[in-house]
Amino acid sequence: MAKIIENGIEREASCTEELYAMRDSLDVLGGKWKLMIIRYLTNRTDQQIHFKKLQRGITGISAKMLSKELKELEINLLITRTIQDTKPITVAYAVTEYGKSVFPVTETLVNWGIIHREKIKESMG
Amino acid sequence: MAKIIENGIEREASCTEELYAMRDSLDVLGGKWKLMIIRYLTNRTDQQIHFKKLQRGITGISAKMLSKELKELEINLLITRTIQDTKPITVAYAVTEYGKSVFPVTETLVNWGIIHREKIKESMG
DNA sequence: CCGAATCCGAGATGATACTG
DNA sequence: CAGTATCATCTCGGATTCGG
Repeated sequence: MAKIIENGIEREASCTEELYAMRDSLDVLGGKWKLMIIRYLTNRTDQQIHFKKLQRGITGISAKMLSKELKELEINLLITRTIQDTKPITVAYAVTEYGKSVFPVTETLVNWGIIHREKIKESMG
Repeated sequence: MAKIIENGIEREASCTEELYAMRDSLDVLGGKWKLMIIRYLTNRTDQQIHFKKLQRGITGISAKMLSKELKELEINLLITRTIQDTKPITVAYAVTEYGKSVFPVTETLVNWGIIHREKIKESMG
């Protein structure tokens, strides 16, 4: 299914390679919050997103977790952090072009969540 | 982007609804192992997959975690667990039709992991 | 041999208060 | 406003043990 390009030649990934690739992804994107944060920012590339706005938009996240997750996303070049010269100082976050490459992942998760809710609903009667 | 069907009418999900849907997905599929297990089983629907085989196939998982994760996946109807009348008794696992609906999620993660590895490699020089 | 149950430390997560 | 500090709690996951 998945393709790997090696020395300019495209070939199919083996099952084991697929699992390693998933492990790589989950190391960077896994956990409770990172994909939510990326999705939130990706849906709002036209706006300035400050720390407080993010925290209000992502239900349930604490300031500590948000701060930690943003730091890790920045290290992995998925988001940018811009300190703005206002009073009081504000900080704006945005997805990078590379961060936008995560969109398909979040999209399949959103779609599956919708399907799953339907399924639960109908099994409830 | 994502669509919701409500009372037979299709409409776009709001950003907030999208995040709720992702939260639903991550509640069921999140964590370090569940998506790996589903991918492994989905790639091998033609075989009997026993507990030990799963544990050997998924690098790094302990028996305890595997047992726990399988139980949760079974509760959510994503996999089946079949006790086989052998000596000694063995247990075979398989994805359900519903479990196969998770395939697009694992596929995007596999693909992103491959992209990410390329990116790391090139940034290393 | 398959898997469950128990114990335990380490790390993840959370609630609240606090600083520049 | 943007985070940090502190303390409490929950979960992860390894080692070991137990039963079928």
